[in-house]
Order: sequence, then structure tokens, then C-alpha cells
Amino acid sequence: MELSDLNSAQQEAVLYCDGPSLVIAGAGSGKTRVLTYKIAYLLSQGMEPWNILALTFTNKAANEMKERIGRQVGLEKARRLWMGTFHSIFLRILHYEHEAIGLSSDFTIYDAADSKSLVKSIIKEMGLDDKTYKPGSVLSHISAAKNRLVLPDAYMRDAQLQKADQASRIPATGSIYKTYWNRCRQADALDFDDILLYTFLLFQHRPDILAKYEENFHFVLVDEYQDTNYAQHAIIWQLTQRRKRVCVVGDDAQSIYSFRGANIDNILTFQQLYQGARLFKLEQNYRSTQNIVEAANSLIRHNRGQIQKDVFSRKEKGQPVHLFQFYSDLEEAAGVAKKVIGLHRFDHIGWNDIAILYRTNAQSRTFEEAFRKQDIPYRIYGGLSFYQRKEVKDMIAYFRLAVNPNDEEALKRVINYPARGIGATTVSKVIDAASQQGISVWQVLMNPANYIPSMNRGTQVKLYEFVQLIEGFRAAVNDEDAATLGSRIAKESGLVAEVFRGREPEDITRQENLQELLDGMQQFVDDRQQEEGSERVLMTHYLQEISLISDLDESDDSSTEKVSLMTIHAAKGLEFKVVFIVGMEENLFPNQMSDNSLRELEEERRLFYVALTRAEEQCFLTHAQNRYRYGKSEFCSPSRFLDEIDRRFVQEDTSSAIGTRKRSASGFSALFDDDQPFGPRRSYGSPERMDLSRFTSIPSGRKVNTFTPSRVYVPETSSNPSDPGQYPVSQTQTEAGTLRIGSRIEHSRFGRGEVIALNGSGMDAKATVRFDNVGTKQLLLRFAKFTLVD
DNA sequence: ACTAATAACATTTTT
DNA sequence: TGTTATTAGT
Repeated sequence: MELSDLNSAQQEAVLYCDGPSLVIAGAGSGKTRVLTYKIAYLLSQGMEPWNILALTFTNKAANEMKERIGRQVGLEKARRLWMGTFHSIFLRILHYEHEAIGLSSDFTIYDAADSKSLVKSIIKEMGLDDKTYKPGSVLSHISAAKNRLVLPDAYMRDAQLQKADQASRIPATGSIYKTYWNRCRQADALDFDDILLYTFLLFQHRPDILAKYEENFHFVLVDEYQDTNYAQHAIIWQLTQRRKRVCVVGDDAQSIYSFRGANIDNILTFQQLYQGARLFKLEQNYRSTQNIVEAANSLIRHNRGQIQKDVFSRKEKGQPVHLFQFYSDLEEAAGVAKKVIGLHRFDHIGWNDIAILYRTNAQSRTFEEAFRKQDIPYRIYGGLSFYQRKEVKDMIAYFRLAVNPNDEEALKRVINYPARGIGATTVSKVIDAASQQGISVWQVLMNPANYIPSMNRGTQVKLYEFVQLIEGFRAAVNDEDAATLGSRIAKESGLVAEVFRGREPEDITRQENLQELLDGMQQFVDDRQQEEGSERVLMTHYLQEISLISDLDESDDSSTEKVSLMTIHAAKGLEFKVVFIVGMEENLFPNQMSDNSLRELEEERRLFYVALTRAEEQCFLTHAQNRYRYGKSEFCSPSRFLDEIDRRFVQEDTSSAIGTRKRSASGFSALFDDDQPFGPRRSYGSPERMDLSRFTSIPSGRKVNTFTPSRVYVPETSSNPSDPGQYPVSQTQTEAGTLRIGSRIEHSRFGRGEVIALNGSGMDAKATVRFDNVGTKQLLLRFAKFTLVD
């Protein structure tokens, strides 16, 4: 380990290990570096790796740190560290100590969707109106309570909470919470929040067990401390209260998860809780140019109540932050795409070094389409993760049942999938009986006639067969390894047969996903076996691993360079040479949902701060004057945040974009027009130049343009003088080309087929297509999603 | 009990 | 505009 790799502030933070310390690490100041060096330093001082606990928020951060430490001290040592996410480490502890807290050894984890579904059914069962009691919002109340370590009874006894719920006209929240709690217990299931809550309770009720862990963890490190919630904070306190050898690292200016319960006070009051805690500030930013750092500083100054710090850069001054205005969201995307091409082609910036950051996932679509049109390789982060896809969740539900048949949510998912004649009525009868008797659904299923006298013979037989099916899997759960059992379940449950029946493109994807899941299990088993030696890798181990994984996307293909598209939240912790922050408009960023309170506005501002500080060399801000929202075009004014950045660091490249050029050209085309019309030249927002030929009637056999852009402006015929004279019409085609009789196309839903007729004109142009698998269909070209084949 | 049609809905979301 | 959830229809 080379301490000389560190600046003096970093060194001090690494070397002080005798008591509690708080490291305030400005953006790009080498926070991860300090953590890894500190761990390496502790090891070099003779501390054993298993005496060190290092907690992160994401698997990604944990893995990255493991890898970096592995490089310094060797993989063998690194592997023995207690390093991982809060949830994974505590889940491990709960597995060891399950008995002490009255948990079954086979408990399973409810993911967010399971929790929501359970809350929803409870609301229904209680006969409450799900308009007043929105499952999502009730769940966030429950989650908030758990994160503050408030149990159901305490919730109902708490006068303040009761008053608040009364005022919000949701007085039953407490009793929903209680029922939810009981149902989870009956199901032997923990939700994400329970992992923290139960750990806290375990340590609180069993000082002997706490002492054991306290004894073991000689040093505790916590990353991203600004994002901890109260429960996490409390557990850290439990574990460190005696030795007080703890180092927390974070940046209050980058706290962007308070909506998930993160409490910024944890970091702000750390020094009061840990008397005499040393404070280290990492203020030198190694990531970004001076201009970017200064711009970000000037922005965040508008927040109050932060830990005073002075982040600076010694890199070159660099370019100012560029600001561009566009007429519409479509032009924004097209303009950004164009600029990206320019950066790549003329400035030789790699695709990997460019990121497009936006506030909401919905904004990704326009960029996706603009990039596809320009042949820019891109990768969208976020969206549905692998483990959230239906077929994968179904499969995992069977796995969960095999380990824990009481798992109500898993059971509900697959009791009639694939269809086996157990209808909704039967299922709700069974669930009602179970909750009436205070037993698990599975217990009812084992002896349905006993609990539901009215049940007819045929249904009983079907239920019996289902129970037998699951029992068959259960019998093997401690003998067969995860992969073997997994593929057996895939087959015997009928899931594979069900999914492999279809031949349509989406079916193929689903089949591939199932295959990937099974392959992944084999991989997991192989890896684990190598790591842990001879011990058998069981289904329960597999479930424990994947229950806390959100996106395994990393694996897909990092070989090819791609531009990254993601939300700002997803970008936290990452850095890129060039960053575009798009959609800088009021009501979008800051989001309109957060204009109720100063607190939320400040969080939005921190979010913008995070976005700005992702950039190493260049940063582009863009906003549009009109934007599609929920199908309608809306006027948008520039974000107030734009005015909050000191003018000295901004270059406004916008005046020429609007008005002067008939509001047709974008800011970028004014500046970067490289005379490269893309595709058939489409002049967005410039009706007078619109090529209308494709809207005229199409004699059969003649070529017809299938237009590329996602959306096209069509001139308004009976124009109203007060409006801009342009009406957006949606197009959803995916690829350009010409369509004629005999063309082969591939439709996103119907698969491949041949065009046998073309008719209609203008907006109504239709194609009749004989599909290979699904017969003949009429496609309205305006809407159809297809591509030309050959 | 399934599909088809329609209504409702729509931030961010490390685990 | 897109998705998703519920409802109606056979």
C-alpha cells in the first residue's frame, strides 16, 4: 500500500483508526479510494479481515470495493471481509440467528412487488376503498414506520401518527400495517425493510448476540452515510457503541434518497452522537474541470444547512457548462444525438465516455429513437431488471415455494400458472380461511376440506395435486443443488412447456430469459462450490443471493462501446468525460411532485448537483420549450436551477435557436451543422418544408415511405391564428425503409410476414400483411411497429 | 376461465 | 403516449 498515492486529507482519514470519524467527501474527491486504503491499512496493521465490517448501499459499490481491495491485499483476504450491502450482510446475520428472533430457518424475502400486492389484498379484504388507501402510498407509510423502528402496536398507540393519519383521512393505516405484519409472519417472509428492522430487534432483545458481533467487528466502515435511514443508523450505533471504532463516509450535498427514508440528519448529527468524533474533509475534486466544479458549487450554495466545505479542482479550467434551448423534446433529442456524433467523430470521444442523464425514465424514449436513427450505440440503464420479468419471477416463485411453502405471495403467483383449474374464487376462499384462522395459506391447502366445508370435490383434487407438486420439490430441497433442483422445477412445474409453446418474438425472449436464469444458477453453484469448498450449494443459498439483487445487467456486453442513458439517480457514483443533462425545465426538473416543500426542492437541487458532478470534461444542459407529456404537447419554461448556476461558468448557446431561425433549427444545428442530413431529411417543426408526398395516395406496387422518426410534425390544416400551427402526431415506427408489395417485414408482436397489399392514403395508409404464424392482418402504417427484413 | 376491451394511471427507487 | 389493471363478454 502506497500512502503517497493520497493527499494529506485522505491520508489523515485513512490513518486515524482509534475512534469514530466522519469523512465528508465532496464529489469526485476519492471517497472510495479512502475506504479501500483504510481497509488495506487496517489489514496491514494486523487486523484480521473478518474483524472488519464494511457496508455499502449497492451491490455494485460492494463489488467494486472488493475488487479494489483484492488487488491491494490479495483476493483471499478480501473475500474474508464482512463487506456488502446493509441488506445482504444483515440478511446473513438473520440467517445465522433466525431462531433467536423467532424466524423460521426457511424464511423468504418479499420484493417490492410482493409487498405491494400483499398490501393491496389486505386493503381489499378489509373492505377499504383503494382510492383512499392507495397500496403504494400505504406501503410507503409502513415502510417509513419500519425505517423509524416503529412496530405496528406502537404505530397504533402513537398519538401523533394517529392524528396525522386521521388528518390525511387514512385512519386505518395502522391496522393495515398490523395485518401486513401478521401476514408476513405467517408467510415466513421478510420484506426489505424487515431485514433492517429485525436485525435491530435481534440486537436489542439479545444483548448476548449483539455482544458476539460487537466483539467480532473491530472496525466498522460505512459508505454513502448520507443515505442511511434511521434503522441503519441505529444498528451501526448498536454495533459500535462500545468500541466506537467506526468510520462513516459521505457527502451531505449528494443525499438524494430521502424519499426512500434516508435521513440527512444522520450525517449532520454524527458528531453529536459520537462525542469526540474526528471530522475529515476531502475537498479536492480529482474528477472534473474547474469550471464544472465551480458551477456545481455555485448551484448547491442555494441550499441551506449543509456541512461547510470548499470543493475545488486543480485540473484545467476547461470549457464552461454549455446551455442549449430547443423548440421541442424531439429537437432536443435530435440535437443531442447530433452533438454526440460530433464529439465522437471530431473530438474522438469514445461512446463509453458519454452519458445522457435525465430526471425521469420516461424521457429515455425520445433519445432512444434519435440515437437509433443516427446509429449511435447506446445502452439504457434502469427499466425492468432481469429479475422483475414475469417469466423469471414466476420461476423464482416456484423456487421460493420449494424452500418456504408458506410464502403467500409466491403461492398466489403460481398456484394457477400454468393454468391448472384453480380459479380466483378458490384462491380467495383459501386466503380468507387462512387469515381467518391465523394460519398460512399453505396450511389451509394441506387440508382444505377441514377449513372450507363448502369446497367441492373437484377443486379439492386440483389443490391436492398442486400440493403434491410442491411437496415433490420440497423433498429435494436439502439434497439436490440449486441448479439441479432448479431445472427440475422448471420442467415439472410446467412452466417451461408453457413458455416454450409460443413462437412469437416475445415468446422467444421469454424463453431466452428462462434459459439465462437456469444458466445463471449453474454458474452460481459452480462459483460457490469453488469458493466454499465441498459444501452443497442449495436452493436456499441461491435465493438468499438473488433476493437482494436488482440488476445483473452488467454482464450483457461490456465489450462494445456504448453511450449511457440513465436517470440521475442511477448515475450516482459514476463519472463520464462528457455529460448531457437534459430536460432542464420547470415541473420536470425540479419535478412538479416536489414543489410542495423546501425540503423536496433542496433534494432536487442536490440531484442536479449530483448530475453536474458526474462530468469530467464537458457538461451540456438542455431544455425544450415544448414537451410531450402523456400524449399532449406542453409548454415548458426553463428550470429555475439554470439561473442558480453562476453565469461565469455557463455559456448560453441558445439565442440563435429560437425565433431567429423560424424556430425550426435547433441550437445545435446552428452551431454544429455538419451538413449531414440524417435519413430522409426531416425538418422537425418546420411545416413549410414538410415533405407531404408520403401522405398522398399509394397505388399498389409503388414505393411507400415508412418514416423513421418517432414523431413527426404535421401541419394543421384549418389553422388557428393563435396557435403555433403545428400539431404533433405520434409515430412509433422503429426503422426506416420502403414498403412495397412483397416486402418482408418483422412486426414486434406478430413476427414475420409478407406485405400483400397497400392501400389508404396519408395518415390512413395501411398495409395488409400475411404473417407466417398469425394469419393476415391490416396494419395502420402510422402506428405499426415493424422493421423491414432482408 | 379465458380473452378482449376499456379505464385509469403516470417521479426518482441503491435493497 | 404508453402501460397496467379491471371489467365485460363468450
